[in-house]
Amino acid sequence: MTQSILVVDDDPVFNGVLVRALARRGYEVSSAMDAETTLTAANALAPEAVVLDLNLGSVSGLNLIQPLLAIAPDCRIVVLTGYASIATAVEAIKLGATQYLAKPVEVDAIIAALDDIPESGVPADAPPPADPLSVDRLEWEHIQRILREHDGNISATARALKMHRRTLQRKLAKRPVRA
Amino acid sequence: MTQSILVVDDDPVFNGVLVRALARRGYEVSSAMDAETTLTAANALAPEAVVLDLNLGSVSGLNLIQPLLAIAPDCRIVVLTGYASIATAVEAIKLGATQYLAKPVEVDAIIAALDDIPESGVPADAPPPADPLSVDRLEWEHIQRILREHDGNISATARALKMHRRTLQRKLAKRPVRA
DNA sequence: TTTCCGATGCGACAATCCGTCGCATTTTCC
DNA sequence: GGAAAATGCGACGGATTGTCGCATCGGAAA
Repeated sequence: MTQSILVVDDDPVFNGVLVRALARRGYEVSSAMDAETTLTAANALAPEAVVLDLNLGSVSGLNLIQPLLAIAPDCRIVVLTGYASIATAVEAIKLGATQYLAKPVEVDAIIAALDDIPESGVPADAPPPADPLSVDRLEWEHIQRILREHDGNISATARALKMHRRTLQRKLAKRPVRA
Repeated sequence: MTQSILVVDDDPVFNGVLVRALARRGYEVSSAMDAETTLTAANALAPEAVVLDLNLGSVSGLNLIQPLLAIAPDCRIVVLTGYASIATAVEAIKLGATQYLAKPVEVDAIIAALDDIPESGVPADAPPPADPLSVDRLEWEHIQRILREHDGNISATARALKMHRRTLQRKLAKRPVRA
């Protein structure tokens, strides 16, 4: 079991939630919200694992992978991003990340990725997370995050999600699916 | 410039088009349409590069990556798939593929991937996307990740996602939304 | 080897949802 | 103050979903 984890995300709310969830499960957790603090913390703590967001202000989290591995070569880096793409996933893994996950993702999946040390890429005997997000819940969380990033602007959110504004309004009018 | 390329795709039309396009550009091209032929050809030809489809009947192209690299360790493998997902991209790169591209893709992009030999891994090629994933795309990625965690078991995946098995089958049968 | 269980594929149907349209109102920004 | 954008929402045709049910297949257990 991994002991020390550094969580890197510029969203303080997300950072806090994830740090608490990991601490609750017995991990030593620290956090950073920008590139400079990340490398300072890595130098000081030599974490065994890093949960790394890609959108860190003007700096891409991709640019932190190799410096982090230079500091702690055995460090497992799990990239976690709200702006996922196959291209950046390929790049991240080539640069040395262990795993790449798109937000929103359940904490158990993050932990599974952190603890995973597969030789072949397929986790040996690792059971799947007991309770992945349902598709409805996934959609709700995703919509809420993008809506927040657009300051509650429904039209802009619908455009960003490539969804019709009417459809988004209908979805928002519903009570969210219980987790 | 790479000289010998093995194209692996079970679609004869696609195979023919790509083989001719690569031959026209001066490459020595051979092709295979199933797993067994692929390994036989690789043993005989020791290609410098392989363009590898993932959907090869009942065998996943992912399962060919390591056998191919065992035969030709310096071989560059570019994975092409019409059912691209982050989960399979991550797995392909971890297994040793050089690049992973979603169909439809232009021949020039395939060639660029085949010839690409990055030394430093500077991630200038893959900036993070400006837009978040659409809801449809996010759903596809989530389904693919959970499906892999359940070893391709559709019934178990449907239960985990709290979705009807019939619905999941319909979603899996569709080509995913372009990223 | 046989049996049983779970997985799988898929058509059909009713219910639900989505994309679209359009109009009126409200809010924001210049 | 005015223009532009955002917002709310009903209605309609088409698409999708949940459900049902049946047949087939593969693997595990007896």
